[in-house]
Amino acid sequence: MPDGSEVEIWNLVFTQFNRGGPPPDNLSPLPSRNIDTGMGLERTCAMLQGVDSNFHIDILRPLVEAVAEVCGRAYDPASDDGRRIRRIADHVRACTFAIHENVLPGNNEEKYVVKRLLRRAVLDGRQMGMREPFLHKLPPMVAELMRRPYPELATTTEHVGTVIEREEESFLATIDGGLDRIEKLFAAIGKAGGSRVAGEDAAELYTTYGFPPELLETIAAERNCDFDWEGFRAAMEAHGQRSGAGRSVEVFASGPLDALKKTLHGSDFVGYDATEAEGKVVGIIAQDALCDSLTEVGHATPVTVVLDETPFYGESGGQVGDTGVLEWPGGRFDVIDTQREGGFVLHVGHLREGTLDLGGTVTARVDAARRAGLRRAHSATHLLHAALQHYLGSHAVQQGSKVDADLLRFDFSHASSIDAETLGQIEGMVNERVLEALPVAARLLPLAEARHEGAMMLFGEKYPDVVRMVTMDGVSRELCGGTHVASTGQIGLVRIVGEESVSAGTRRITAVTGQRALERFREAEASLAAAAGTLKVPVGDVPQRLTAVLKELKDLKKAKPAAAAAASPEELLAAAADVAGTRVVVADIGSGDAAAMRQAIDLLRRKASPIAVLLAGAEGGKVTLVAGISKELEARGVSAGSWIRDVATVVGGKGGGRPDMAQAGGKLVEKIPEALAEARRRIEQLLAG
RNA sequence: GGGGACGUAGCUCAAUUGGGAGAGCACCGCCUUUGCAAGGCGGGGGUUGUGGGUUCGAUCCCCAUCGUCUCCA
Repeated sequence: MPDGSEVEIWNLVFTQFNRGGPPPDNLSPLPSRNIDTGMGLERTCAMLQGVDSNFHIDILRPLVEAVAEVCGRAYDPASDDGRRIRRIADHVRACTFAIHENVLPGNNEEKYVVKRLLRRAVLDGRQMGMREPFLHKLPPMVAELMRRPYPELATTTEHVGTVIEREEESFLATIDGGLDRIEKLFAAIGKAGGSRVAGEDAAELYTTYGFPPELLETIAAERNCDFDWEGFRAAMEAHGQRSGAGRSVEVFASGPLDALKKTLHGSDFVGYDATEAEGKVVGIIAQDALCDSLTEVGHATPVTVVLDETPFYGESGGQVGDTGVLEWPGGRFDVIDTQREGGFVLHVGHLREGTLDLGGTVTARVDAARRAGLRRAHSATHLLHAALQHYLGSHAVQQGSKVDADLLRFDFSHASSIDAETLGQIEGMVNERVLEALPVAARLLPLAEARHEGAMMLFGEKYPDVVRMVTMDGVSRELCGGTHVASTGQIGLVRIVGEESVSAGTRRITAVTGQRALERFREAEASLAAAAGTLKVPVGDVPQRLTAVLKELKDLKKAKPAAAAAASPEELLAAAADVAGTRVVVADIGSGDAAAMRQAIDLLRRKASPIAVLLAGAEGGKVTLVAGISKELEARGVSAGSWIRDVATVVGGKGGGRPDMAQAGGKLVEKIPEALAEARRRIEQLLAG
């Protein structure tokens, strides 16, 4: 380097051993040895350009300077801020590329990496005093610097900026929410007379609320508190173990399939045009092991059958697997699900009759009605995809989908919710294409050719050299292995039934097609007709009538307590006994409305004092008791709670509450008079004591 | 894929051990007042996400489900 220090720019790795098990005898020679070579492009540039850091080469230094400017700092390479600025530059560059390729910040896998990078950068900015989103201003600079090798970056900087800004806002909100909790934390620390933030508390704040520990440390320092990094790391380790512990178990252990792979290349799928075909049984997997035959009818755990040729579609590309039956003379196997793994189609299900033998020939019959629904839904997603691109823009690309029988879920990138009008237009366009009855064709062609013809491809998908392209005349071209209708007209009706957010920047549309769309309309009409019938009005008048009825109900409810309380407080008061200067009201008011009883007691307490009231009532075979006493009695140590507990025992119940107001219930309605007598006796004792 | 937290009025959030659903802001009305977060009085607004369970009684406890946030792989 210019300053005389050394830096590695290129290394060679000589691979020759396989490492397995504990040392010392854990190295075994590889079948073929090789040399892996790697040279750091940016490091080399740094050498050639005579600068002291990757960050100072011609395609990065301007970005670093831009970050410094946005943050209102002068770039000093040696300072803490210099480090932060470099980190922000690096992260924003990485995220600009990732988001350009439609990897949006999210909660799992690569999406989570993007989210973490963004949050780290925002945190660095915050520690330099940035309180507002700023990262989102930088993607245009990245695009400019990368203009020559990646001109396409410039086409999405606006979208990328929006996504980044949204994530920034979300993280700033997370921090603000955490600040409230931190106040409570420091209050507790202060109260305990401590001066140290416990690692466990910090870890909880981080794992549950996303509040970064670095920031907590900074705040702690401002208040002369230590930060327990060691405890924090220990707590995080424990969290990592808990999270990693429940690792998912592969449904199909690799063992049996690997054995099959050695002798066979895979299953042939023949179901694009047919739903029935003959196939030879080449594998039976039960309890994670290959078997020669299957004889036990009525087994609980599903068994997997592999055929050399099958019309069953294994779940992939969002389309769920087929169901149906395998039949042979004297036997039947119900297929409840079909999966695909390692080139094999796995028929999962239960043997219902006879014996299934390896090598035998079976007739595989797909549930054709269900398959037809799957075709309709799948073709509908392609039309929907095209319509979304048309109305929302080219960024609205597929992020995932689930295609079920006449039911589809389609996830795509889009920053905000879609208003009802646009959604209606999208639905309208899809249905127009259906009415046009466009021919749907699928053909195999080389990947390069498909790309040249402008087929829609999804990022992150690995495509083989020869791909299947599904074309709907003039509307849609997508690479897709799924099953489709022959003409869009067969889809029937497409009805969008939901639009929601799945994660930041990704929206989900749910829709129904064909039969299910029809059923949905029928059900909706039936419910409406039933409602109209009950209300005894024409269908069109249901909304007004319903609001009127609800209002009436509400008014009635409001009026009711007053009416119930009209169990005349004057009468109750007149019938009150006098126990050592205290008025005692014990009465059965007939109804079991606890709220009304409370109201009556409040009224009595306002009218006379000192006073003790216990009201009883029954409704629906249940007894309700409410007792209340005035403040003076409470001060003397009399408790409504203990009073009512003894009384409740008589009616076979329990109760309790606050000293001045208590509630209880029971089931022995016929014992109310007895309970009231008990109530009088007890209050006399309590007042005397 | 797994762990954790949260769902209460339009919004931000309270509610002690399971015992009467509240505050601030916003909204409406009246009064006061020429302004900058106006003030005073009054009012409307709730199936405590949804469905079960335990209990005399559930915002609170248990189970399921949906949704939001978050960390880890």
